[in-house]
Amino acid sequence: MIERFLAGRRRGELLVAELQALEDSVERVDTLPGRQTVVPHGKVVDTSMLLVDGFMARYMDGLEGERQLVALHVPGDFVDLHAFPLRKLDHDVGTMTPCTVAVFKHSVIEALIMQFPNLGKQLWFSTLLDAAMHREWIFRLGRLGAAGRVAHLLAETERRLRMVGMSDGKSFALPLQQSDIASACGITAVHANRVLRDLRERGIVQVSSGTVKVGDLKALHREAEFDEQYLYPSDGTK
Amino acid sequence: MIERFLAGRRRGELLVAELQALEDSVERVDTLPGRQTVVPHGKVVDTSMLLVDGFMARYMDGLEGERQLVALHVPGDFVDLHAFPLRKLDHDVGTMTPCTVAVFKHSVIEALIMQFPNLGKQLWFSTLLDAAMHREWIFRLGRLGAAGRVAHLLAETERRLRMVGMSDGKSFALPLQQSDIASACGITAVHANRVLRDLRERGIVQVSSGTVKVGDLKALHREAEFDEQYLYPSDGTK
DNA sequence: CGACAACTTGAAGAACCTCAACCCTTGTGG
DNA sequence: CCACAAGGGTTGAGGTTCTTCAAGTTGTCG
Repeated sequence: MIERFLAGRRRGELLVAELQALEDSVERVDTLPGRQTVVPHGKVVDTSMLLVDGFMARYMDGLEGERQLVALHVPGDFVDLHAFPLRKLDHDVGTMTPCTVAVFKHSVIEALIMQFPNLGKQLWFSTLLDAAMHREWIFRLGRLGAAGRVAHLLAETERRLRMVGMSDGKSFALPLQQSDIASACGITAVHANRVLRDLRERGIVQVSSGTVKVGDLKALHREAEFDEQYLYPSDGTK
Repeated sequence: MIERFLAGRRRGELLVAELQALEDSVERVDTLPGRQTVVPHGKVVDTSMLLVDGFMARYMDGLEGERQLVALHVPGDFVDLHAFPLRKLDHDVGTMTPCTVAVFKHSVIEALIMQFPNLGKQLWFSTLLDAAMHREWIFRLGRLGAAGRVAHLLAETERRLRMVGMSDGKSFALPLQQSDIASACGITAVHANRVLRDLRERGIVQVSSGTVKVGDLKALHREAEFDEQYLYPSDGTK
């Protein structure tokens, strides 16, 4: 069940024994309904979740309720691992679709790390990868126009799903509404709609009813100023 | 020299022995000229730097050279600690002013962590705090207008400088040009200028020649939708 | 004093938002 | 099987925010 644990997130090797120990440490497996907040910000938590199936997101709301997504999570991601050292979150975590998650108690993770220092390093890696994605989002929001932002979100998501075998580069499932895409890109839902129409008419991507069909991946990357090396460099870090 | 190490970043206690061990592990102390890139993205590095004095920043450049700051660093910050596990950076690190940095070899950090597991956890904490700031920047760029973004940057910086004794809440040194503020806020330098004038005319903050005079901190926080609890919650995590 | 960089201001246009309508699909109850 | 309600998607018109371009002004350092 956790086979693909960190599949898109590993750096260096994870020993069979370590993976097994992790699997044995699962406190319980939960099924969560879609579209609801699972961990509210500020709440002290003593568990963290590995997303096994479904899509989740992390977000912050402004004073008038305008929502900004700060991360999108795909299967294989640890959703709130940083809550382990920090104990409480500065943002909300919620489901976009019905989800299956493996729950780990922080006390058990602590013991695991003592026993397998390398595993602790892998977990740290995972949070650093999240930080790298955060930086890419900052760049996206700060320097790209609406079309570039949407293209970037799609390109990044395609890349990550490909790492866990959920995209073949031609099409993939993305169960987000246009208003979710807008929330991630810092634009309004109306404008997201216009941008998506534009990308469709230009033959770059076709986004509809939870499915993304990629017409021209190169053009998508160009539109997004997306670097192929980002997240998964082919050399050096192994 | 490293007394204020992690002063604004600590969670839990750092033992005297641990702090001493860290101090003893400094490979060398460098003085860097202002306004230059110190670590270019993609370069494999085997050291990390603790900023002792001066201001540094991390940034990414777009295709046409438009720069987006992704983080601003103040004394006490580890500037590129995440390069320790990742080995190379996805962005550039540079100085805003002449700086003094303490340099640590990754191999030495590795040994340190083995000897003092708690120190490893503290270092992990530090990178998680960076990630929390990244998220705040995402929110800032995604959901605030130009005035709110600038106000947020100033509020956040004031908060962080206060933690290391470099601000009294009334005024503080911020050796940034208007174009730097613009780079951090995803706006043009021209617009940054207009926004600063507006904030000045409304008596909120006065930014000039490297100094920020805070006229009305409450109003600044309101403008920025800034949460006082952010970064340094007063309960729970200690 | 002269040169250069940062800062400042104005005017025109592009990008995005707001508001308001309408369409289309899906599910539900009669 | 149809009627209708509800939510998401789509489109238009007009306004606001921010950018771009261009021209000063100020400040600093040789």
